[in-house]
Amino acid sequence: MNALIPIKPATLHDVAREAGVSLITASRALSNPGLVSDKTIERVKQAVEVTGYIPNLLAGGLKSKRSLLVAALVPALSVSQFLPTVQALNESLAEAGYQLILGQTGYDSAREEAMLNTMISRRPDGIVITGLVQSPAGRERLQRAGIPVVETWDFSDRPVDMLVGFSLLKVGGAVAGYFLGKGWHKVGVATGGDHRALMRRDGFVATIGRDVPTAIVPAPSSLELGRRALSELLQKEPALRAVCCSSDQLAHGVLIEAQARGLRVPEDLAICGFGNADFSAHTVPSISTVHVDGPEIGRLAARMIVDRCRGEAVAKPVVDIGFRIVERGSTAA
Amino acid sequence: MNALIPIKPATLHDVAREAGVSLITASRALSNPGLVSDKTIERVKQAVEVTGYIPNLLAGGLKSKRSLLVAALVPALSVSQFLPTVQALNESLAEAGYQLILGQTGYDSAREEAMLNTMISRRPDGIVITGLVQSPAGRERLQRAGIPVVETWDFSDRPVDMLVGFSLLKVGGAVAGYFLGKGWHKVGVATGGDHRALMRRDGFVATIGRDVPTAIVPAPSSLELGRRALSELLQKEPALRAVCCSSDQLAHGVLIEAQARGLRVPEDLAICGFGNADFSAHTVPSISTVHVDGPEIGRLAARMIVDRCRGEAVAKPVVDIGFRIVERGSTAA
DNA sequence: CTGTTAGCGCATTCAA
DNA sequence: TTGAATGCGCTAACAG
Repeated sequence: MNALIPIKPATLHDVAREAGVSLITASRALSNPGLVSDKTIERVKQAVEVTGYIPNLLAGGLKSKRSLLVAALVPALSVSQFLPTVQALNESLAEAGYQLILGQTGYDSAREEAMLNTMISRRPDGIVITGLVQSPAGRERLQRAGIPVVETWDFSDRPVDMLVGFSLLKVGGAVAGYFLGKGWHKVGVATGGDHRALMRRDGFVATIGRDVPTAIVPAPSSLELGRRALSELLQKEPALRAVCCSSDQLAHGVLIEAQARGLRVPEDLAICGFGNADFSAHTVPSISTVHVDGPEIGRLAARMIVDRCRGEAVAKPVVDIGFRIVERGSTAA
Repeated sequence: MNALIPIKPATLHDVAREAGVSLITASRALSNPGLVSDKTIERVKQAVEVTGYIPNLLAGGLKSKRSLLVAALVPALSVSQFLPTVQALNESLAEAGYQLILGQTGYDSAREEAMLNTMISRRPDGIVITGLVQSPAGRERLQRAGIPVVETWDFSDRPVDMLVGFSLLKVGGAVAGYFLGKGWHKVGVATGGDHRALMRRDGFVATIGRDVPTAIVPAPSSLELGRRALSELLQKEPALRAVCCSSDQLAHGVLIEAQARGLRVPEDLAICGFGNADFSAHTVPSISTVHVDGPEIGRLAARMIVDRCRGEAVAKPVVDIGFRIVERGSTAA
């Protein structure tokens, strides 16, 4: 019963014959109904039912130069921070009739470049990238391909094309300023080793004004690595007063490790995460964090690409979506 | 500087002219080098560099009937349980030269059907579905499309085509048996409302042998909903001894709510999750759970599709990948 | 409103 | 080992 039935799929040609109209009329009835009489549309629709026709977008895209495909490049799907963005992107695009094609670039720029080529070979109508395009070669190839590009989750005055993001340096600086405002000086950083996390660390260190104890953990960051990171930091600085983490997963691990060591949070040790994960408001104590509107990034990126594809001007091709510190129990001294 | 440079992308035709060979020789040099002399290959490769040629897979796929595209349908990307599967699927497929195209079906079967059509219109070389195809119409359309299909994360003796999964009923039954073996009789269930979670609940209830207090939470499940679910269960059954949760996120919420209420885990209340999330081994106490090898599901599904596309027979088209209960602190009485 | 013509860019025939 | 012709399924551009 599992044998694949090798019925040749119906083509638009079959539909047209069944409906007694020409090929192009059938085409229009389906994709441009305004140009066709209601009666004809009805007949074509019936013919579609009868034949079981499903359009072939490869063929349509080849001719029309619109693949209705958008490529999303993420470092790794396991980085849950980007998931809400990808999800919102997917939904917004689906509403406009586009599909999302997914590529994992890893954290290595050679692979990113290869992935760019792979994606361009699908002739997508848009490309959404997490972070900035690293390699100059990649930048040039994208520009020459003439495909709308949206860089996200970072900021640059000179994007390849369009951008929705925020300044990583400012995020780090803001958390540092918040810590200093609380009078915490013995501070540390628990961070992933990827480029964007390290940029936030740089922003943090710059505002603190001197080097700080840092524990760098490999991607993907996790609760477990957060526990280890705190152990490492406490060795470097036993009197540690506050920790800035590059994700809420890490922050959660730091919280649990602190509690396991009998440290009170936030009285003995304050903790701030990044990303405002769904669990962060509901731990005990709840985790202070930096909130970024991930879904909005996805929605805006989708809008930009769809507008561009429709030939409309994109109102704001570079958007700083900002961020905000969410103060919760883990720093509410 | 952001203007899109409207250079017409180089085609294989341009490459062939640049290399001084015919179109088809250029084509073979790139996709079937065995048939072409080394010297020619070299010249074609140089021509590719010079022209900046990037293949057009829409055109190639149209002619060759191989799109090198695989569609993955998930209920929602936010359901983190499936993420490792999608990630492994993506990686395995990428190694074989395939790209993944993502579709969210939601939890509604009308949308699933629409999404199936959308995906089929891309003429993917394979379709991987989370769960079983619900609608008979969808089943039929898939069979007629002649596209290899892998259903996952569930079990059936009569899959549409191929399957990698496990029995949801058995999972529920196994957890119930484990609870009974511990002598816990005042048990409850905290579960998501989706089909697969409810199947596990059914398996649990069947083995317990009588109805049990149940809190059903909307998708996606989260720590927060876990906290609420325990509150609800304790109202229904103040003497609750153990809770079976449909995800580790829920279990984590139940754990935190229990601790916030001064209940000792596992002495007063035992908790079991599902999915073996990355954090579950590292909470205090750690969370007992049901482990399913999600990445392996993705790898096997990829293998099945790739084998099928190569015309090789798929050794085992229906795989029960099983599961195992991981006993940790939250039930280690 | 409907139809005819002419390709999109490439790979699968064939033949040399 | 190379090439010429042909068409995959569809739609843009122009006619009627």
